[in-house]
Amino acid sequence: MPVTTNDVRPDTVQLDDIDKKLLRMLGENARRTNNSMATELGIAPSTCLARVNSLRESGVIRRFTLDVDPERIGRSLQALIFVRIRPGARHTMSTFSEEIRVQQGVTQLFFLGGTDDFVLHLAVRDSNDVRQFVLDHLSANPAVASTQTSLVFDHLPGGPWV
Amino acid sequence: MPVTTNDVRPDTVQLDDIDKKLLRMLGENARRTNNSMATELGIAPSTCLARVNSLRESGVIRRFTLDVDPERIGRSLQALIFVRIRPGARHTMSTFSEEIRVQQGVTQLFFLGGTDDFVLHLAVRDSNDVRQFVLDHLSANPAVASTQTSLVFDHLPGGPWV
DNA sequence: AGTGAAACTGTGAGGCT
DNA sequence: AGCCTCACAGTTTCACT
Repeated sequence: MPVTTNDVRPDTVQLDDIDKKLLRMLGENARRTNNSMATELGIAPSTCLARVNSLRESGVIRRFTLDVDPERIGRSLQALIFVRIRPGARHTMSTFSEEIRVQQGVTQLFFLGGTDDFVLHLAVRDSNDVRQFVLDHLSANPAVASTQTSLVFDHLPGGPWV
Repeated sequence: MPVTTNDVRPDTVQLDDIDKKLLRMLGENARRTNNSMATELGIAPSTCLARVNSLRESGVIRRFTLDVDPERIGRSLQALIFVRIRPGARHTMSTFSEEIRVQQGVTQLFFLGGTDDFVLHLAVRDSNDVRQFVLDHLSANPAVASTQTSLVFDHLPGGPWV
């Protein structure tokens, strides 16, 4: 009898209670010192360090990054832009989206199933910037069938991952 | 003649070239050492530290946080859920959304202008979890007029902020 | 605002249980 | 897997410019 594929994906990491607490602590403050976390968890600093390194190496932690307030840097306007690609141009999507992704003001990109092909989260100065962005990077591209822009009044992070 | 409101919002911080480079460096790796950044920028470590502290105090940097790979912790399925609130229940939106925001699997929440009132980004294990989430937290709530779920095939970060 | 020096704190490797 | 020790690296304060 052949070995069957397991229920759990092979690259899924099992997290114990300590791992989860570490992820929560570092999610709140990625610069928390190893010592303070070890103390709070009641484990040795070296153990704590090994845990964090292991979370990095296993790819659970992709990177340590920043949460920047767009308003404070003059990007007071956020928008979600829903984009449909022409059916005949689907094969260009990954090239196209990569160009879009790195444009000034693009904070994230979702590839979607359903009627829209992707959603773009934009943080810019004002509505002129949105218009300009759509004109320059979307409408101008023959692969784009249509776009629909919704203003974002507020953008909040979710709860902890674990 | 009365002083008129300035073009630039009062809480907007002007960033010089050093600040922008720091934001880019820390965005890539929020744990970069102060020393290495100072060296790369050609400034003294103490100066560098003062800059980063000032970016924190001014609110440009909200927090140092983590980029967690949802797949590695068994959340292989992502979805965007578009929610409409009944016109008569708009006043309950902020209470309601705060309850939603902290639920397991909710990674972010957008408040929207236009036909949909908000969008929820969910990272869960499978489609059952999505169905359960919608049932438990959305459909069950009388304030919700309708929901529409789109699967997310891929989710990519944008380019640097500055 | 930026600097240099010095005191302090935290990190991470090695060997051990 | 977890823990202890310790040399080293990094941080942070402060007086000065």
